[in-house]
Amino acid sequence: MTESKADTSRKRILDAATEIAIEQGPKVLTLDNVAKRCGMSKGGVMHHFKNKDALLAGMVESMIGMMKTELCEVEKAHTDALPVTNLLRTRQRAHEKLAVHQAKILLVAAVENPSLLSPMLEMMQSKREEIEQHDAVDESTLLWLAADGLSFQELMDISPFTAEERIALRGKLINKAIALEEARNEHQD
Amino acid sequence: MTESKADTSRKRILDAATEIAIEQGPKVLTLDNVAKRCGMSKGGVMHHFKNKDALLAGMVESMIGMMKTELCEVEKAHTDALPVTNLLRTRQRAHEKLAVHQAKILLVAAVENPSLLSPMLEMMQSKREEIEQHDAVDESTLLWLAADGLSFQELMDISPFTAEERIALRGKLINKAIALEEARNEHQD
DNA sequence: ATTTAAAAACCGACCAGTTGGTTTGTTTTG
DNA sequence: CAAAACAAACCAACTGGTCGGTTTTTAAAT
Repeated sequence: MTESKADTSRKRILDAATEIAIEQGPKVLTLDNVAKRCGMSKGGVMHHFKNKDALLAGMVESMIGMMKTELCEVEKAHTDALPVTNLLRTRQRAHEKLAVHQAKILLVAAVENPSLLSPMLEMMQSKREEIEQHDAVDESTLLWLAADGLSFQELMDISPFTAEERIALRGKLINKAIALEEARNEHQD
Repeated sequence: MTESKADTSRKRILDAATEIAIEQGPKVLTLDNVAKRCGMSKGGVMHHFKNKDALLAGMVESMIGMMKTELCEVEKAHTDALPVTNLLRTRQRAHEKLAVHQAKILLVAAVENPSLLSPMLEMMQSKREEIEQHDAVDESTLLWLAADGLSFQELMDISPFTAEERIALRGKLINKAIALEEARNEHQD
């Protein structure tokens, strides 16, 4: 009862659009195709999103929401980890190729209208501040950038590493981050 | 005399297309706009490139050519550096924002037809092999990924760092790479 | 050097298909 | 019944690509 019909329809549309974005890319992400995919007419879609930009904005927002949720869960399990460690852990979850999916949504949004990414920019900035309030700023930044580099290569399909190797690489990044934490603890003792 | 008319026209078209790709993105990169930009008709453009994919392929090829040229120059100046060091140096050149320009071309190609990036994939793979034939493979890989992460953030306009900070960060990456070389030399002595 | 003919370079109108978006009308729901 | 939720036909703008024709280069023949 807490969920109105409008809400479920909105979600259906967003899910369909996100699936298309991930599986088929920006060229296929048209209003007609979104409508088709969620068993609706274009008119129906446009009733919930006044134009394509609004739809894209919704996709970006929902993706960021998922990222934050995921991050909260990880932080609950690792309360005194460095920010970068938990960020990296977020991207390691294998059950969903989260990192690349995120990047693909950023891609379609950037193609359509770069200003749609401003919420993502804000998130990046606050992440940076969080990282800079802790130890090992330079090393954390390096690991963060490397994780993004991995996603970038994967997004563009130009990665010289196999899927398994990329998972292993992400693991190495996490280990490096954990090593930073241990170094900090030793220093404090 | 060494340059035929066909060659200069081809180059004019490629330059115009590349400028549009960099400055205005995939949505504006249409055959008509390319023709307009280089003072030609669409028919003229299509005489040199049988379709849009061929044009994009030409852009990717020419970009890779520039990368290789740039890399050769750097390697001439730093003959016994680690591969990753020279790769990073390539991206630091301030006179042109080379790294992001490259990424933008990858972007438009990926949007149009992902398979156009296969030459880039080959380059990445050979780069990997080159790196793995030297010392400090893990650290080199980390630096490489970080450099790509920097480009990615800049490409998407979601970087939490200012342009100056990014330049400084690239400098730090280079310094880290040089440190790897010094560590290797000490080890050899 | 002049003529000439063919090949290369280029133009611009045209086409069919697609796009985001509008409008008008119908069903569903509270 | 009224408002929200949808459907479907429609539209103007634009897209990549085609095609017949025109200009310009090139190079061989005179």
